[in-house]
Amino acid sequence: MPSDGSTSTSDVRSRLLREATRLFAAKGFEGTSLKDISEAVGIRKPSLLYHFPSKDLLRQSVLEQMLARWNEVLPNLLRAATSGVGQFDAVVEETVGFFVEDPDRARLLVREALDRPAHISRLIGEYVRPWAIIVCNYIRKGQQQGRVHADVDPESYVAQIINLMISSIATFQCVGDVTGPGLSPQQRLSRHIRELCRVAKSSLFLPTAN
Amino acid sequence: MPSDGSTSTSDVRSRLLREATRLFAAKGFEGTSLKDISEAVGIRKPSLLYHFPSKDLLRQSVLEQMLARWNEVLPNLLRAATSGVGQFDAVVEETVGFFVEDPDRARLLVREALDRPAHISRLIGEYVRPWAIIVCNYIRKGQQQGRVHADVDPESYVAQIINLMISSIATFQCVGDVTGPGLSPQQRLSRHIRELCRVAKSSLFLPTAN
DNA sequence: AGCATTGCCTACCGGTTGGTAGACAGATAG
DNA sequence: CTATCTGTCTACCAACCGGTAGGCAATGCT
Repeated sequence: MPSDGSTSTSDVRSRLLREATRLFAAKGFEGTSLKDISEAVGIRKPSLLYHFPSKDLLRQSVLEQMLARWNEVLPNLLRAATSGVGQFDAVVEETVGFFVEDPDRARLLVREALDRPAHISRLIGEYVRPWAIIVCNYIRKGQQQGRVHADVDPESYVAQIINLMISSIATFQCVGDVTGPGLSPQQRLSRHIRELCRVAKSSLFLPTAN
Repeated sequence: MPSDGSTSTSDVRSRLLREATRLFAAKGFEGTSLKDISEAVGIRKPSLLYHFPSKDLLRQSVLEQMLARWNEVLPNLLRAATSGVGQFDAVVEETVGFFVEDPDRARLLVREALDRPAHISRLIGEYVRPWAIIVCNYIRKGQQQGRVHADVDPESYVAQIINLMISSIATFQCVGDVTGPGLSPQQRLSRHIRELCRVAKSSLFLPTAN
């Protein structure tokens, strides 16, 4: 242990989680070896297995860490959703912000949805159902009040928009190329997000309420 | 070789491609072994390597086969896009149909976008740029004619919609669970697609032109 | 001081991976 | 009939995988 005190037990653990997140997101669970992760942190493989007794427990920990963070921001999202008219933008923007803040979260979720769809179904029931129900109710109320298009299918709409928010961030680095080069990545991302929010909003509200 | 003539060289090759497509889509490239694929076809691993000299060549062949099929239907899509007003629905529906017809196509593309973003960028430039440019021009013309919302960012819009069409089919089996159970998978898929098309259309056109 | 715990290490394990070598059966051509 | 080619097989390889055993230095508690 160096005398500068720069390393502690929990530090190594959190660095392992961070590198595992990064590598699982970039190369996938099967495409990442414990050697890759441990070497990215600067320790040997058995030391990693001291902190996380199996590769699968490491995967679970990576997901749990991300979902714990989601649970931290969820109250803000739900508050935004119920704080009155015109706050729909805030919900979408804050939700997108959660994934823009760390796109690996989006990549991890998309990979998990492909690799273990049953697991993601369970997580959706646990973590996004509350979000979805509130937004659905908001939409139905809006339909009654004539602010929201009558032909919106609330459940499907919510599923589409969540899917769009996550996957467009997950694959942003390449879908940005659809219409050719030009612009800095930052500019493209900002336009991308603005259009995402516009699509979400404009496909929901009637222009008169906009 | 059995005397019933049920197997020929090209038959084995195409069955290998089919099983490889299915397994790569379901478990990913790294998560699928040559043993898995060869056994799914009923031959041994070295026989697979006789047809496809390396695992990576097999991956390339799988992608090429899918993109060749895309190139077959692309002319229809482009024709629909340019055949006049009101045909926007047809473009979206036919493009979605390409992925609904075989959802493994969508899963393969999403996986490739995550695993090898640079490769997908290149493919986008080659295979979807023509599609995107035509749709962008259609949008800009619509904006000049006042049929399309003025604040649509055509490039970003197209990127979002393509992304939505592909990823919502790729992960349909779990995003369908966003709002809870009920309905048969078939019914859910049909509602899902209808809402997808509605979002695409309603976020683009002004209601007066709808 | 004595002793247990923590956290890392080297060395090793059985199993699996992508890939090769080479034999062999059946069809085909001269 | 002989020679070649095609497509499959068994047997094998080195490399790597996730995981274990056990040693060892530092820390901390009594």
